Amino acid sequence: MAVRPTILHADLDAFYASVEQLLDPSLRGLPIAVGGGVVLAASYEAKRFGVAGGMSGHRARQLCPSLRFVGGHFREYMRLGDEVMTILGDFTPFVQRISIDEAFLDVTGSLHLFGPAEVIGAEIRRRVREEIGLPISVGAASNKHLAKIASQVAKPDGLVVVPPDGEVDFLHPLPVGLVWGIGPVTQAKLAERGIRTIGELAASTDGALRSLLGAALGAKVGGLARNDDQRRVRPGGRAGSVGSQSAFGRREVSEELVREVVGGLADRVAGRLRKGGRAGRTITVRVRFAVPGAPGRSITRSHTGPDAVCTTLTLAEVAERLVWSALADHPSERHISLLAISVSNLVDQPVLQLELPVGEPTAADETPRPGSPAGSARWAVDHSIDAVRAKFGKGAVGYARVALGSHRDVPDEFRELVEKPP
DNA sequence: TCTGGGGTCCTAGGACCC
DNA sequence: TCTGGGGTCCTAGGACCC
Repeated sequence: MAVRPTILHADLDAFYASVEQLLDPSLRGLPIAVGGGVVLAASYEAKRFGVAGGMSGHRARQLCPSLRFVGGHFREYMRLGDEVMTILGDFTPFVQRISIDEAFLDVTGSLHLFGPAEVIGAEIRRRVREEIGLPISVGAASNKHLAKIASQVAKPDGLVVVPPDGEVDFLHPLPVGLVWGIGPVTQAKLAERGIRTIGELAASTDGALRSLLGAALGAKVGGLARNDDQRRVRPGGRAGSVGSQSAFGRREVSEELVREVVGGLADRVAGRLRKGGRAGRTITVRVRFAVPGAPGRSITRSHTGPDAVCTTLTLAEVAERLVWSALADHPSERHISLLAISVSNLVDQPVLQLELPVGEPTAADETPRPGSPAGSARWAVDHSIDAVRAKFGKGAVGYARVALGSHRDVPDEFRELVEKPP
């Protein structure tokens, strides 16, 4: 029989808020929130008032009148998150970072060096606290699901090790919402069936339940119940898509609006693609309709082409076309509140490959292919702009069609706050 | 009062190929 | 030939996570 794995999930507590309190000691012990219009993160002092991430700033102030809002030091979040990951790497090479502030570790092979999971978990927490100054919670179990649940139970600032012979006892009384993938919608549906705990879910033989959860989630819950989750900790891994969105309140659809917003989004997305040496074949746009007093319905349109795209103009052209086709399908909708662009089906696109004009112009498609002379020209323009921006800043230069300034209400640091490993 | 932005994964239907 | 089944790719929508 194979060795039973030992998996840790390490998760920084109230990360952004904790960093703010670390940087500014006068904030320690106070209810604070990072963000403004929306709470990105709340300190534990604020959470005690009911303030939660994702909440509107207005609502948060109602719950906690003494709440202090602080600006986000996003570079610091990145830096400190990286430093924590470095510490984790001291315990095993098998570290899978899943966001800026959390990671899985497979320490199965490290036990003989550092001791059992309790000891490794405690040592991680001690080092992160002493060397960086941040609280971190750790869960340990024989698989990723269970370790993640354990770290949630351990919060705030705790350590929970699920013993191999105590997994079912640990799991069954917990609320179903702790299962990764069961959110508010599914939770409400389960509650209608009288299912509130993981134990109740595992015991349920309701056939309709499986279809409610979907095959994948059903299998996951089944695996959780039998405790035979097979997912491995896999280090590395790059994002599978790159996207950007812009919410601008209720606006009437116009050519100017679409051109400006799509242009800005395409500029940002294409720039990030090029920076990462990547390009993508599938371009997806999302349009959210604005309905006063109700959550706006959103629709998507996508296009997959033969070639991977990373030039600003090509991305903007395709995206604009998709937005108009989405709008054409809903002629009664005259107001929108959000536009988004995403590029997926990504491939690595070394710069050299694009610099060489190898293809011939395509007659069938108006959009130049990347390797064609026209495509190369577009890439050369982008490359120049990237270079100028790298030297003089993002506002230094841009396409005439891209409205600089009109969508700068949110700082670039905020935009670039990607909750993914770099 | 549906609040921001960047992501992942799943499902279902249709096209197409063998 | 319309008949079966399987696989892959694409598209659209939705739930979820941080």
